[in-house]
Amino acid sequence: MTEADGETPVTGVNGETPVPGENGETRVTGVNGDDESLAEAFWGVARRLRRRSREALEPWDITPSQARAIGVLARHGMLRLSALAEHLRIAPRSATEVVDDLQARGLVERRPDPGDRRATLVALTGEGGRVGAAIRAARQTEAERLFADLDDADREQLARILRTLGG
Amino acid sequence: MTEADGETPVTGVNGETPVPGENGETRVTGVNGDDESLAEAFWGVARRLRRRSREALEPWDITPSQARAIGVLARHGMLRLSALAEHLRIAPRSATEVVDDLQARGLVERRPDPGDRRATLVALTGEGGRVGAAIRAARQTEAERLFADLDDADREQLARILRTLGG
DNA sequence: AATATTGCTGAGGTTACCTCATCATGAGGT
DNA sequence: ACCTCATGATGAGGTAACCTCAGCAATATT
Repeated sequence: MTEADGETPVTGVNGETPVPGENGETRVTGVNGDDESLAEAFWGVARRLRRRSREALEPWDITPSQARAIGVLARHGMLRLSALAEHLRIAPRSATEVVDDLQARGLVERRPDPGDRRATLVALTGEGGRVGAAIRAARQTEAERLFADLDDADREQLARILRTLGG
Repeated sequence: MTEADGETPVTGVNGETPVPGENGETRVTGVNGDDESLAEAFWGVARRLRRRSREALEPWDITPSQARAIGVLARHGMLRLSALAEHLRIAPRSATEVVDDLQARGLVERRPDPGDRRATLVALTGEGGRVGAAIRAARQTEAERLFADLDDADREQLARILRTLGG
């Protein structure tokens, strides 16, 4: 609702364009008549998915990176800060910040690692666990709502293909 | 090379986790044994694709958003700044910045709109056109290299499915 | 022990966005 | 002609989510 997110209105003046030639590839024609490569079609879907996901998070006032951290903690349980950083594929210093925020919201807590007093373990609080579960459910619903346009066979196909690509 | 980007090394200590239950959905098991939803598998591929794309841009020292702007200008030709912003789905003020950078690199030029003296038209320079074409080709190659793991039938399937989802 | 390494965090920087205020221009009304 | 309002770009200043580098404490190595 707070978004300006139309269907590419194209208010602009169009001129000639010497669009460079390319090699043969799988192409697909989008809504606006623009030609798209497979990669571009992929990004189009990614964008929709991201928007849905962001919307799903809104009620909890949680940012995407916070949600990712909660997700990792939900899947793996108590983790060292550095291990959390690895899972999130960010620098340890950045994980510190994410954890700071979540801690301020009471969703995680820091506790000393009994085996190494340099290290800090990060764990979901009860509240954090509940919020995590709720977020996961909401997000799932949103994503499912998008993938629901597909019949079972296509979902199967897509899953298989993505698995191949995600290797 | 300058990257720490392994395969999720999982150095951390794992504890118990009361992973919350969920509803049935299409699942796919990833490399690390973690369960992934369709959406998560999708993001995994997206991440790979993004990385490839970034690597493809490196030789030109062009950021992704600059590359996107060049792409739009290559497809549509001379555009008003505000129209460019719409295509990029960013605020007009932000488009000003992208154009500033590209202009500083000599890849685009600003010129007055003959029909409205408030407006500024943005156009690729000769150099900008050449760089745009080169980038497009390189990026395509990279993307193709990823999608090349698929046979023709799967590419066809994927294209069709993405088109469905991209609405 | 002395030295090197590891784990976290303070300080400060970057990128790619954003909003709000301002200024010139354009469009419509009287 | 003049006044008012809308619009296009931009200056100023802000934010989120990253980063690196330096420093401190604790552990590991020699």
